Amino acid sequence: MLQPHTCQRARRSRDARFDGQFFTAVLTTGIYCRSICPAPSPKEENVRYYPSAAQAAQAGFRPCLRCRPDCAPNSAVWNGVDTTLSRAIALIHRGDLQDQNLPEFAERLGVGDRYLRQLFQKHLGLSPKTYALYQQCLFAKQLLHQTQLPIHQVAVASGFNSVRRFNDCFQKNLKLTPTQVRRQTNPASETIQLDLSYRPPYNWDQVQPFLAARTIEGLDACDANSYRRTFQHDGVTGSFHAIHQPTKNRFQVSIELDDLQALRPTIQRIRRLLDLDVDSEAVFATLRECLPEPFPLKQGLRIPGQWTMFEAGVRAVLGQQVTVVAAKKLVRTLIETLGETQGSQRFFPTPRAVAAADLSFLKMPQSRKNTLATLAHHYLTHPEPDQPEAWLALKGIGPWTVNYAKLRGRGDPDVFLGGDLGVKKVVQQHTPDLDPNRAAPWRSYLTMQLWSMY
DNA sequence: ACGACAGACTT
DNA sequence: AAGTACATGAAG
Repeated sequence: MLQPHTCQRARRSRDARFDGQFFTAVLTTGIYCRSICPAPSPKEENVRYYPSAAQAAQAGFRPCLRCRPDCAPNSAVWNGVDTTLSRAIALIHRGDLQDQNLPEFAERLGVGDRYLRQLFQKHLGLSPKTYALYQQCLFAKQLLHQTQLPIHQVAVASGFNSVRRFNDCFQKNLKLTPTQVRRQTNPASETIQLDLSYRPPYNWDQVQPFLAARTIEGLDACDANSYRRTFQHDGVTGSFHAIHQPTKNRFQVSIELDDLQALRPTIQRIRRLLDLDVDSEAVFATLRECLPEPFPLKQGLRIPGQWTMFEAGVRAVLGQQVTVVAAKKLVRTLIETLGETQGSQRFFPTPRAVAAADLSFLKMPQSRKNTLATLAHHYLTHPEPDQPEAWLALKGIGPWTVNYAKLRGRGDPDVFLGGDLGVKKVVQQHTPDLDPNRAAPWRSYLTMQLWSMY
């Protein structure tokens, strides 16, 4: 946690660089704000500082309606914190603690439930469950603001099983009832519309061509200022369309989904696919140390992702030893042959479909077809198939494939693809004595910087 | 490792 | 007058 006098100066100057790093609670109003809040700064003796919005809420304050501290980017606080804790937080943001109890949840992280509790208490000052509920309320608040969904549906989509509990919890966390938060000004529409904001800068000019070069007709599409794609995963089918609004530092996203319960994890995946949660400025500063001045570092670089780990793995295998264009052709054939179709929409094939298929239609070496089949089979037989480290045991899958999948499928921030041909060439040409370890824990962004020069 | 208790959850 | 939507107390 920052020192109080640092917080004081940061909030007086409304310095955007501190946004999200701490929250200012005002005793006289019972409201907590971001450091950038446009409201007149309160007297120092009336404020308390908290490292996270959740803690300010827990102490009885409600989020400010002007600066919306509940919307501040949520990644800054946990940088450098223990990996178990950050993994737990990421899972909670995905909504995994909603339908699992704590012991089960802790087991997935490989620790006991008591220890997990202790970790949360020490770093966040709240229990995992309390934290999860707070996140559910924030999510509900966004839905109330930006959609027309009736309260009951909002409750379900936010992971509550009874409206009674929802109302109660919402009131406790935000000091307002759901209807008080609802704005009546929204136009009615069948699709869910949400704004997903990010911490600037966001280099759309890097992300856009990267995505556009890999689009498959029917599955996804990318134009000058938007990206759309279909998805099918965990029995949920849907699609989204994200329009970039650079002046507002956000994407306007419309989502179609056949099961509202999946809304939270879906949004989480969209955020990851567009890499909305990283603190680009912090990354840039670290990379600058590793690649000093004459090197043309780009601001706001992101890691464009894929929908699932399976898709990332499949694309990595199909991309072995071939160009982006050739890989795209293979992916297209795979989708056209094995993917489900709904009207003009196409879906990425499931592990089951790939495992069951005769892959002779793919124009690539037999050994690679076998690898693809093995990967799909791994998905059908293994309880936690999304752990790419375990893929190394599969024939034909080496470090490059695993790292590529980690980078694009999981959005892992610290993967250096040193073995990649493109990366190698750029390093050789521009910065032969590069030490990638100096870019930790942002080596994935180093990889993207190098790729963007290729 | 374990019991007590708070609070999460349902009706 | 009946029905819908939301909020909330009580109890286990």
